[in-house]
This record gives sequence, C-alpha cells and structure tokens, in this order.
Amino acid sequence: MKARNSRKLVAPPSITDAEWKVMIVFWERGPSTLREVVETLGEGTGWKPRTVQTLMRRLVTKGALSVEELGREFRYAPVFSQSDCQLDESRSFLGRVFEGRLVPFFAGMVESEEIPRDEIEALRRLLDEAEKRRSEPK
Amino acid sequence: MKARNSRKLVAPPSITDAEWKVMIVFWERGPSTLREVVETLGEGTGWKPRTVQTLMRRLVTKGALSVEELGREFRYAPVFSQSDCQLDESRSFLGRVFEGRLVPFFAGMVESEEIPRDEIEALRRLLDEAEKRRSEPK
DNA sequence: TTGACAGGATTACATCTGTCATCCATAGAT
DNA sequence: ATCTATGGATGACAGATGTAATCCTGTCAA
Repeated sequence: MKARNSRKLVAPPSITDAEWKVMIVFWERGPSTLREVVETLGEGTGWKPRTVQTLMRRLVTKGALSVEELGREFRYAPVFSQSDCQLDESRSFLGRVFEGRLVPFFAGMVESEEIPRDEIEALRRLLDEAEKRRSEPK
Repeated sequence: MKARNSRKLVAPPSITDAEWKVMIVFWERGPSTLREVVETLGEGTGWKPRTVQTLMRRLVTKGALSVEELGREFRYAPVFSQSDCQLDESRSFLGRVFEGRLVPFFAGMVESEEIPRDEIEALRRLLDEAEKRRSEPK
C-alpha cells in the first residue's frame, strides 16, 4: 500500500498567536490569496497587508500553509485541519500547565466558571460517547 | 472594610514556559532561595545557576515572585497560587484556540484520547457538582 | 589571611514574535 | 507608452524568551 492515509505522518508546526488568526481565515475560507486574507482580516486586526504577508510567509516556511501559483498571484492553502492544530495545542497546553492531566484542568474550569446548563449536558453526552467507545473498542 | 479579601485584586502576570518550570518548584516547596531552586530543578532541566537566577529575577520583576532578605541571601516566594495561574492560562488558551468555548475543546480531547474509565467517572462527578452548585446558587 | 565559591547585579546574545517598510516587476488604467 | 497599485522578496526593528557569562563582594574553609 502506498499513497497512504496521510493522517499523522507529520505533526502540525507550532503556530503563534498572530499566525493563528491568519490560519483561522484559511480554515473558514479554504485556499485564498493574500488579498483575500487581508480583506477578511480587515477591521478585526487592523493589520497592514505587509504584516499579513509576513505572517503567511512564515506559515509557509514552517509548513502550515502550502502555495500554488495562480497567475501573477499565489494561492495559499492550509496544510493541517483546524482540529488537528487545536488538538496539538491542547496537548501542549495540558502538558505545560497541568502535567498533561485533563481532570485537574477540567476541575478548575467547572469550579471557577458558571457553566450553562446546556453545556453541562453536552459535556455529559461526550462522556457517554467516550465510554461507549471504550466498551466496543473497534 | 479594609485589608480585604485580596482574591482577584490583581491578575497573575503571564508566565513563559521556562518560568513556569521555576514556579512549579515554588508551588511545591514554598518560599525558597536560589540555591534551593537550582538544586530542585537540577537534573530535570540542566539549567545553570545563572539561568535560574535570570528567570527568578524576571519573575520578581513581573510580580510573580516576592523577595525577602534572609541574611546574605534572598528568599523568594510565589505571589499567586498555582491554581490561580492555571486558571489564567486555561482561559487564555481557550480564548486563543477555541474562541473561549470549553465544549469543543473537550470534544476534541475525549474523541482523540483514550480516556481511562476512572477519569471519565471523575469528570462526571465534576459535572454533577457543577450542576448542583447551579441549583442552590448561594 | 587568603583563596575558592556562591549570590546578586549587570551584560550578552541568538531566536522568535509582532509589525511594518522598501524595492522590484508587472497587470491594468489612462 | 506611461503611470499606478499590488504582490512577492527582502530587510528592519523593538520587545520577549531561552540560556547563559562577567563582575563584585562577602562567607567559610584551610
């Protein structure tokens, strides 16, 4: 078997705060040009086009965006899905701040925040599913 | 009323990765001298004493550690509790990566990781408590 | 008394990050 | 044919971060 699954062959690179805002645009819009990204970010950030270009260039360098020539412009596309990147960030955050342990993190959150009832329900359902998956492993 | 509660008067400063490792020592040991911290970190990090000193100095500057003279040395102490700092980090992490929403974060975690059954139980109990607190507010 | 060692103060220095500006070439507008 | 605006390439620059080294000075051992 060749040309395999591709899942998890490479881990997403680490993405900084500013870069993350740029990635969000790609995850929402899919492949885009510099101009489109600048327009989309627009008011939100107040960044100049050169700033956005720099961030995109760095993202290309670190392998988070791919480039394809499109006439005189380039079209950039995200290499990793948002959820892959989120998962990566989640793991490194938990590792850094909570020694990788989910329960203490969660305890802190539910104790300090007022969690709306519907979210509590959603969380419960997630736990149910997780448990079900454990029973019927495959 | 004066000399009040002190809870939340000041938010913990942002603490970098390297600094976080130093803070952990203080949270475990309580007030300590440079030497003690260096020894405790010891093998874990391989940091030279001057490195640790720099990190501690920066932590003092940003208000995360306090200093008290103790003979010829100083004794440093953590100003914020670990849980306060963790909560702060948790909020900024959720804000940055998940638009502040807990449920999607949690969904990603339970779907991607194999959560041990006892943790699932612990999480469920946390939800129960959270819900109870909502009912009898005060 | 003298010399080694450790702590505090100061300085260093390469990277990484956030934000742009300048330069060059070309697609359009006139 | 020329002028203008924009994208890519490159350079810039200050502040944050990781990781120390140097310098000065006082303590403790010999």
